[in-house]
Amino acid sequence: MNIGEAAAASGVSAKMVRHYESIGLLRPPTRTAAGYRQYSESDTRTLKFIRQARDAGFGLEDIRQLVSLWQDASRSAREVKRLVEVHRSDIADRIRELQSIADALSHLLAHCHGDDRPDCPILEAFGSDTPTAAAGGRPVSRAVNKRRVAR
Amino acid sequence: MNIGEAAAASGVSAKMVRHYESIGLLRPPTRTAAGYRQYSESDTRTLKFIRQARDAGFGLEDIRQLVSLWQDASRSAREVKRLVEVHRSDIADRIRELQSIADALSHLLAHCHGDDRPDCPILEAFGSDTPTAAAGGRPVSRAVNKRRVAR
DNA sequence: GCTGAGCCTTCCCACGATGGGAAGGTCAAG
DNA sequence: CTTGACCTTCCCATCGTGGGAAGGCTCAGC
Repeated sequence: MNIGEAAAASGVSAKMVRHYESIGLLRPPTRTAAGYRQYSESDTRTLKFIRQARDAGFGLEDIRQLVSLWQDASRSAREVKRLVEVHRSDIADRIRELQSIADALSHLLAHCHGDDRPDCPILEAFGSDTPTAAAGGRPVSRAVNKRRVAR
Repeated sequence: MNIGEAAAASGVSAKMVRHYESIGLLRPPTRTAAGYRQYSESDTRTLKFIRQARDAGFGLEDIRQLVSLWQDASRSAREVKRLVEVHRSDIADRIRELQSIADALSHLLAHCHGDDRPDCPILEAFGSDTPTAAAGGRPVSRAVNKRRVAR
């Protein structure tokens, strides 16, 4: 199966399939005489796995470990659980951070009349010396990837 | 005041101060004969404003608009409110997305014994065909910046 | 056979926000 | 005059993804 087909079957773009190969996340597949990559069912399973882990917000370094655990019959579930717990905790941190920003914005929005007049507590808050948004002061948070999509 | 002092006073790194200037977010300051940037109180106020908006998760493009509204005495609060509402809604989307991932992970974690044995529902889920984490299927979300910090 | 569409290849560039670091100039205190 | 702390510009890296150029391959239809 060519890369396009493998991409369609796994939900990972062909561009990313090549990228994953280039960073050693996916085994280099066999090639046809003309140099076309040929993927097996097993490869598409791995790609699906990667995609699911990406959708769960894991970074590629974590995924590298998850894939290797997944493929290791003698793994211990402890390892996996630890990785996932750390990630869940990162996400929880990120949620708290975003929530505190959202709360601050909601508060400001509630006090902004939003008509044609220029006075606006939001700009006043950003222009003042007292910290407005993010939880304590400096923002914290390990990764937990973004992702943007046309809408 | 030199860039280092302005940076310390505003909480924005000197590196970022130069960057903001290079992308037109901050007026180029006057320079000494030797080429050193000289900042005024007004500049540090702008930098503080930018920093607060960054802490509230705004992207630099939004901040460009916020700064220009802030400095425009004849602005209408409507404009500001609209920008902030869109941002709050983006954050809310992002929170929902992260929460649905966190919920899925929690569910999986609850079913993983996490001992030395290799069987693990987490890997099984990622290896299966049924979508595991992210809300509907494809991840959604406009920016809402990351931020990472040593810890 | 030949042509064209639609694949595929590699390579480079971009995003957004930030930091690291090199190579070199400047300034103030000793 | 030296030393160290500052400043300058310039390039590179991060992370995950996409865009696009320039060129090669394949297959279906004529």
